[in-house]
Amino acid sequence: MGKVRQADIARVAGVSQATVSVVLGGNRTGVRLSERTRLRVLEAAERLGYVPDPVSSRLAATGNNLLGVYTFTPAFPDIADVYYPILAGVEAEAAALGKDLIMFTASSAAPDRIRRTRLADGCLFLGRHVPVDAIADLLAAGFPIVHIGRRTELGGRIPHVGADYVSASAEVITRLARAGHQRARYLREPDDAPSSWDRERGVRAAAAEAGVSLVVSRTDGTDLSAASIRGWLDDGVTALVVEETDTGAVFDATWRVLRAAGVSVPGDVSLAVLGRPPAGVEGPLISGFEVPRRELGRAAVRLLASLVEPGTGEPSLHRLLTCPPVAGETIATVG
Amino acid sequence: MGKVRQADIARVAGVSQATVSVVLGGNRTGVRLSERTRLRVLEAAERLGYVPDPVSSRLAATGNNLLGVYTFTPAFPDIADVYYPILAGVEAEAAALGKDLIMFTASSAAPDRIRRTRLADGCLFLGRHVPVDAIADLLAAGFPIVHIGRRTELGGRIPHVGADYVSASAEVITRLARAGHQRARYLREPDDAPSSWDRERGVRAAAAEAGVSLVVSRTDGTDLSAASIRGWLDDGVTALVVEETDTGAVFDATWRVLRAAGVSVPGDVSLAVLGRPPAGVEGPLISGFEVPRRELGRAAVRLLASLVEPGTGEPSLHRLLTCPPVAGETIATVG
DNA sequence: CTGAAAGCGCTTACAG
DNA sequence: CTGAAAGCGCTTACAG
Repeated sequence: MGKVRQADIARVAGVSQATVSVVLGGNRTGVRLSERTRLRVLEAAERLGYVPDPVSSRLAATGNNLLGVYTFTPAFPDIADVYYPILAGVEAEAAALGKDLIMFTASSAAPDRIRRTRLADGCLFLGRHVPVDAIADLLAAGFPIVHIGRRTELGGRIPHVGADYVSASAEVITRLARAGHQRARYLREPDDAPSSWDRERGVRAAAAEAGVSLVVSRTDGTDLSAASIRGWLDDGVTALVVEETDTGAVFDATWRVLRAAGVSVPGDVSLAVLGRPPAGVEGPLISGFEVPRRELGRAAVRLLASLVEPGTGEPSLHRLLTCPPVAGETIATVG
Repeated sequence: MGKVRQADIARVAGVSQATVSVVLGGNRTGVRLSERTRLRVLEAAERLGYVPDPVSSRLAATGNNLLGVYTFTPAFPDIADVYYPILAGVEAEAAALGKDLIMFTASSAAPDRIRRTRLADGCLFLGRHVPVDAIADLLAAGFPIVHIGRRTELGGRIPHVGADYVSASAEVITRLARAGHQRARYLREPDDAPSSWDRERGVRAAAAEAGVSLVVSRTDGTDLSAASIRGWLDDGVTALVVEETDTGAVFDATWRVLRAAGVSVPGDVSLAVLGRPPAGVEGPLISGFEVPRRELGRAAVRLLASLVEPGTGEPSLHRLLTCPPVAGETIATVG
């Protein structure tokens, strides 16, 4: 059972290898072929048990129908809640487009290994922070890339599909204001990522607009204590708003401290999370908004595909998806 | 900005393309090279951001450091509980070995698209059922493959890393027997997959050995009713054993019917699941066993890697991992 | 209507 | 020590 090549078929059918290629390729170029030749080739191929070599066809054709996925943080291990739905969307859309996926593994995170992404026709990037220099190189080389999540680096030149955290966060504050809240505390992650800034921007703007007095504190959760929360409440704070991020650490800490301190939600204080509360939290459904992660994945693949195969017009290089509000049960009416 | 080829490096470094290939390939043929040339080539490659084309190197017959992952069922969408940990293990081990992953998407499931797996150096297969003919072709062509999950097809010639369901299932029955159970009902999925047969085999063997009277029924869950369960109990059945599969449908149905019928577990009947009960079930921790899915993924990658790069001796082509028992709270002592 | 040629980017003999 | 050539199996212009 040696490998059967087009050349073998050609010999048997008494035609050239190129003709075999044309026949087996379904004659996409519309070459004129005699039916007799066609059948002879087909029959020989069948008889010899021909199987096209995908590697060769790929080399000869252009593009490889491969889309890369590069995660700065290991894709699977821990932060499943956040990445899983995105990857599910990526896979679904890639499948729909007939593309396969190359997942660049965590070890490829070495600075120079990012270049390996070029082995695909284009690449999706994903993570809270982005290796700016490497991305700049790729961009400069005209390599199609799309970041999942809004990026402001490089003067906003990084194509991306993100969530509209500004509007969604603003809406949460507006909701609180409508429920009568006048003083709120916003807890955000200490590090700087566009997704954090966007939320803060939305929160501040809406607070100003609605006349809500709002203090922002940066925390990784570890410094939260029953005392600090009690202090806020004594100051007249009636609502806590917490950023949701990859690890969910800040929300988890907040929730734990509230429980431990015996502060009832939303009895003693209202609570909202800017995003979706981590799964596995027992208790009321936390008010906030939904991040359309699956759709984020799908949209990113579509954008990347259109970048890879420029066809119908120029796609918008920056897209923000709406985050639907989640009413939840943790915003009480006050006043 | 286009792709950087060896020819480009050659031009810059002032050598031939072939020399570039030799240098970048680590000079595996032991050609004599001047250090100066070597450095010039390396430096030019670095400067131009060269990335080898996996398709070409593949055609020219060397590896590309890519391992394929082919799932018969869409990998991400629904049955997350089952596939996610496996994929996490696959990714972790691939990363450790410095390999990237090609995920062949669901759409590649078209009969001929499975051949596309040959783009990678080798491929992992995953799913309840396997496209036997395509696998046979791959095997015959000497293409390295490893199936995650035991496979009996093709005379057992498919290399695999699976879970030892036979022993683990037998152990559950033995546990029930020790707790005094004499009559049990085993509910298994209607379709035939090695993982189902293995469980049934273990169950039957252990039941015979321990003198437990056991009836096996095939069900997809939809035909379970309070009446049927009551009937079994009236017949003297004191334990229900349920197969765990991808969807968890049978277990879910069983649990629902038990609840609806007001049958208390383990008060009225003991319950065990051959595998891990689906997450999200409220109530007692179900007795059963753990499937080491993450380790399954890791071990499969290791085996595949050793097949791709035959080096230190012949690896065992079939490996079964032990499934640790989960005591749980749903097996009561009777009699 | 069909064949011969060039080329995809690489590796590996084989000449110098 | 290094370059030129052949070839992996295919597709796609381009000649007849």
